Amino acid sequence: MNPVRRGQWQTASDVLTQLTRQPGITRAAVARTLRLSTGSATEVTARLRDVHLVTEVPAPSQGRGRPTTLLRAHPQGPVVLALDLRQSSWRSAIVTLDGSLQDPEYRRHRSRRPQVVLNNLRRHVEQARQQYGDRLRMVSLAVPGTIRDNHLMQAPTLEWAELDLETVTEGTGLPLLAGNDATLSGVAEARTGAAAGAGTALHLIIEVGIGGTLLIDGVPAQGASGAGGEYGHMPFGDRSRACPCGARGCWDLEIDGRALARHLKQGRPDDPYAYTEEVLRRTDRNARAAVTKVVSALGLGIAGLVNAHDPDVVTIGGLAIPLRAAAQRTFKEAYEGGLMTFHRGSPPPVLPATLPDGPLRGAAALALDQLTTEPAIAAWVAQR
Amino acid sequence: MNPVRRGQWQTASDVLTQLTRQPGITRAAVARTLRLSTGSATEVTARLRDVHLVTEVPAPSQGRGRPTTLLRAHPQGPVVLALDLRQSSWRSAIVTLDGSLQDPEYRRHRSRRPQVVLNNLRRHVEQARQQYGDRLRMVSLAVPGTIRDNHLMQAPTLEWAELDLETVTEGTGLPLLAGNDATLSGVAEARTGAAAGAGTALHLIIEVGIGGTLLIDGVPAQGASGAGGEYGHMPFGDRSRACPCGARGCWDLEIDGRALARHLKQGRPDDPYAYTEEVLRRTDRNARAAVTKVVSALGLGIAGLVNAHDPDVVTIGGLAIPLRAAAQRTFKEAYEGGLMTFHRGSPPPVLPATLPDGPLRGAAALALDQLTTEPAIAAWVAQR
DNA sequence: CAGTTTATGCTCGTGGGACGAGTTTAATGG
DNA sequence: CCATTAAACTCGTCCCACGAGCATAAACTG
Repeated sequence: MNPVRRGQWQTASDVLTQLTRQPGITRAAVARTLRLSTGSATEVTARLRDVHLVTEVPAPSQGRGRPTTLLRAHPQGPVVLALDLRQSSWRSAIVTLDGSLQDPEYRRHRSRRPQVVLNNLRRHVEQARQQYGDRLRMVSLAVPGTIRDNHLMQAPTLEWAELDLETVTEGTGLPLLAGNDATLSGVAEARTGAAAGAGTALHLIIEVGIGGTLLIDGVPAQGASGAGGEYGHMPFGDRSRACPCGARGCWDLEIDGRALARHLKQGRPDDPYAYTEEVLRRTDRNARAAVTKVVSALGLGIAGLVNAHDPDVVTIGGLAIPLRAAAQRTFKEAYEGGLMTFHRGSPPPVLPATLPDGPLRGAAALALDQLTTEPAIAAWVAQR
Repeated sequence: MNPVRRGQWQTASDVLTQLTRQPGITRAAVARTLRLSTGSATEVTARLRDVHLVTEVPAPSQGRGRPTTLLRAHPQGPVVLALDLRQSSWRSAIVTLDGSLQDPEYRRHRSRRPQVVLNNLRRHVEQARQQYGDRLRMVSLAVPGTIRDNHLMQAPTLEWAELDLETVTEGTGLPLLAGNDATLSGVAEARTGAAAGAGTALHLIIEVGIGGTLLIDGVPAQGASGAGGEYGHMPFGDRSRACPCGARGCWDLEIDGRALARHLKQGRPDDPYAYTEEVLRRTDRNARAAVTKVVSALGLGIAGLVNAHDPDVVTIGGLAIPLRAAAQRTFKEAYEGGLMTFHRGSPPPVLPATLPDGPLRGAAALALDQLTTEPAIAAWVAQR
């Protein structure tokens, strides 16, 4: 916690940030984008090598001139454990400074009880701690629910009550970074996916209900306590309908399997996700009409959010992709009809998300953001 | 455009940023908050003095110890011209690096024709240019309408069509920063007003329709082209109603004088702002009922936005203040009823905005942000 | 009122990092 | 094999942040 000498690792931090954002970037390319003189590039890479933060491997030569090198994470460098908790399974990977995922693991839950699942995760953290020692700097966890200061507030798909997630790292002294899965998949899309390069991006994903996030320069607007992005609980819907969240008229209730079931005059489905897929496979008129209504609500809501946030691009994930595909014209009409006139000339494109392991990659990205700050580098150097 | 030497004016930039954010701050306080050693503080202030960026005046002593000095903008230092265009008048002020407003001007429009008004503004810019010469670095303009890349897209209160605002600085070579008035008043509130210190703040202001902005660490989420914050055009309302913006069911139509008139079965009022004030003065049952409906729509919408953004605090301005005051219980019920359950324990406070000249101050603040960046300081120094 | 206490400002030596000019290196191409 | 090209390395220089020690200007104290 000593005050870091101002500017001490400034350029080093910039270089590492480049590395995490563009894995496999060459040393010469880094120097160009950061406008570093060749002397500075030599010096900063040497320093980063000395403290085990990067290594260099020869890059395939590209035409004339002395070949440059690829920057890679150092084999003894810091790592992050990224975890992605899902309804019936969890994933993990070790992430290095060049953004590559190693030791990927995939496990199905044997029991879905919170304590059992969290204990499994904790054991996994401890194991990584054993294996990587002080190289392991942080644990980043994606959860399908509302997160507030590392507490899970509500998780409709998991059906868990409020829960402190820090038990996952308890005893290890490792910092935990818990985040909503939709938010984190948005981070991944904004950094390396369909919204790469966008200054302002809006990401929305339908599974049960709708989640998402607003991203500004790749940074999610997480709000005061990390619960930002609950777009499903804006009152775009029918005010007479109560939402399990406690409010009324939530958008959530208009765009997923529960809405389809209602339109088809059926009870609440046990698994709204699977139910939606089922309805999407049907070709009868009733099913089509129900899908049309849902897609219309989706398009209108997105338009409202575009009016409010003026994003460069919107990315959609989960069931939103097949839903839109099933009623493209309806979507286009609802979306463009809901936009303010001046947006209609060139409305922000609504692109399908491209990264299947978005939450894991997003969790990794936010953790790497921490690791590449000046103070974190200084701490790493001081410890060695 | 030359690459600035990395770290060259880093600390100087930090000091100036402190100064703009806390006008009247002392040199010792700056050193403490930035964790500068006294040696560095001496050095950096000396340098800033040398290049005519700050001066020091003796501070009133506060107890024991050698008295410190107040940092002030240098009398030969850079300035910004802040302009606030309103429906029937405009204001201006010259803003210095310590955030103080000088030479305030207030003029009523003689004609409200766009070309006449813009010409007046341009003459004012030219005059300031004459008076301040190279000291004048930038013009910042607040406008009551939707802004996109320094173009005015729509302005319901002014009743102007699309318009290029850069004519205001044309010929002077001065950079222009045009922004929505509601956005800019939000900036002012988040920096020095009711939302000071909030990490995430939501600002909403009702005049005709509702405008606002989401602020993260005092920076407004302005979107891809600067049109962010049009919360009035989210579909919180009755989808059967068309909005002049081109969409349907806009919140805008539920919370201002137009809504009151509709509830009172009257035609669209010529001046919805004045009409609202009129209805607020009435004490009859019909008027009260109309106000109640509007306040309810306001509270519900704010709740939805709180669900989505999880702000630390919400600030409301314009007619939202007397409207809420006229039906406090209704507001509270609608607001809290619209929140997700977990927010209800300690819902974000909804505070009245405190700065009457918010747009002007916000415009000033954003311009000063530019002026206190390292490249801008380097450019200033290079020019002298 | 003189000495003490306290917070702050100033001086100066030290060290690190960024830069740029000049040089070297490792590839391609004729 | 030599010219060309892009990149890396070397080294002197400059600038800035820092900290230790000293100086200064107020309030407190007896």
